[in-house]
Amino acid sequence: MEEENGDQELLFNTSADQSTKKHERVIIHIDIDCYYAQVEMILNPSLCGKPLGIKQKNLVVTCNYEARALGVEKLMTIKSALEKCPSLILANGEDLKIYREMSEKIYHVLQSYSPFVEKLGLDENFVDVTHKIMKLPEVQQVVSGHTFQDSDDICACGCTERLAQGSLIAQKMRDHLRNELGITSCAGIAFNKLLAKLVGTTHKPNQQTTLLSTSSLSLITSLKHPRNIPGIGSAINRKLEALGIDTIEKLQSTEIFKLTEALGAKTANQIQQLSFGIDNSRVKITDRPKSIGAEDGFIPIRSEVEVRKKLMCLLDRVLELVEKDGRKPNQLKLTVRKLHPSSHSVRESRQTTIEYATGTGSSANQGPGDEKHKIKLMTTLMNLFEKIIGCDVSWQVTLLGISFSGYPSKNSESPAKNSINKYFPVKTSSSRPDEPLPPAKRGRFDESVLQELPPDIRQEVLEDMQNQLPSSDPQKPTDSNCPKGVDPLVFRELPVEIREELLAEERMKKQSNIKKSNNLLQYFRKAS
DNA sequence: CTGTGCAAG
DNA sequence: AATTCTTGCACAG
Repeated sequence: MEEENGDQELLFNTSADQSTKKHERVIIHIDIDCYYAQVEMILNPSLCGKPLGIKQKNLVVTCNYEARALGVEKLMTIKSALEKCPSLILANGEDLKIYREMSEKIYHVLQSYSPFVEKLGLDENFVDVTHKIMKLPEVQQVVSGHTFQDSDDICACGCTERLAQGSLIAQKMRDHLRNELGITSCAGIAFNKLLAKLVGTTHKPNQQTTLLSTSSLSLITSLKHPRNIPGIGSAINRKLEALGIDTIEKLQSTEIFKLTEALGAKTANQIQQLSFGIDNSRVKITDRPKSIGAEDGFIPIRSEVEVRKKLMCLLDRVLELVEKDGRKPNQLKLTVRKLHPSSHSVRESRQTTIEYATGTGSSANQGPGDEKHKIKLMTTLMNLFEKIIGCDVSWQVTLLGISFSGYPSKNSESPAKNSINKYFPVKTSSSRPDEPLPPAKRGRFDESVLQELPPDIRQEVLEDMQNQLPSSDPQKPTDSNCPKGVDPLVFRELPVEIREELLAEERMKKQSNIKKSNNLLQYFRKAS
């Protein structure tokens, strides 16, 4: 990395590169190939090699690669999918059970490589493997799989070697998933979550790609449109379009106050950071679900008897999930989608506190059908329904959803104060404090895994799990990196995203005077 | 704490 | 853009 164009090199260092901070982490993003279709094919191998679509209602929500080759696309209607591909085989994917089960197995495998695993949907996981990286003495740094836009540059911070090692770990993970579960997947390896996810999609299916830090801006701008950045959805995109922002470069160079005006400070700063490939968010260990629910959409219904029938059916499905989970929720929420007289629909929900009485409640009864309990819940649900419908006499409902939440939080009272059990929600079975009943499926977390960790990492995991609520900034800037000319006391009080923006600006100022100094820093300057 | 909106797959 | 069936988080009242 010598010669030509030092200026450009410096420019690159200003943004995603974070030259001062370095790229200390190694993040792997694992994405299972055409997930629902793969699960169906594993469970029914006779489907292999044939075009397969997974349907929900009148949509093909996903399909295997054979079907894609014949023109089938995600979220196509059944009708047009069959027109395109008359030989398409369809499997009903409205019940997510089998997909959930495989997802848990995948999580379990990944967890054996690192405690820092974060689920994103049923088929994606982020794994932080920074702590597994060894200081190998001058060993050759061979990247397993693809490297995004091969370049010979080697970053001075040492991330090239670390990422190469990360790619070896990713390869092992994918081999493991393939051998144990028959699952093929893609992996992206990079120094933050955003880039890991993005780079993994550059070679599909069943391949992996590593991003070296020198190529991060190139990767992000290759997306072309801001909507393709994870974190920018339809709503934000609409507002960006209203500002005439329709490329990554425009998003990068838009004055921050314009974004703030349209989106609020937090979102504005975050998405501008993302547009440079900057993402300091941590891999957040996936805890047990905070809510468990089910919903069903249908052609408009108009009578309470029909609503009651639908809700009964939904309730049975949800209770099965809740009981498998083992915890007792104390909140129940009903969601209704109403068809408005203008032909577009609106969702509304009502929530209430409940007494959840079934489950492990000591009676030998146990079946997923405690009738009295269910009737009580049904009554509650119909009351919530009435609240939503109100006095509207000509309502039409096209969706009903039930969701249970309000599970005991982590720091609630716990029996063993010195045990790691402390960190796992304990079933508050008031009748029997301790009992070898169903040993209660622990978080997702094997204690055994935890105990095999080196002490410092174990400590980190425990802290990480406690940090969940008290928003501990991922990389809280300290007074020591307070920008020049800014009162450290003021700086310390600023919201994290403002601080980060200030720091980003400072980096820019330091290393480039091509772009005129941004506006934010000067507002926090001490009068001089 | 409740309800809505936005994001993700 | 929203369609499916979820889940989690941020925000306002």
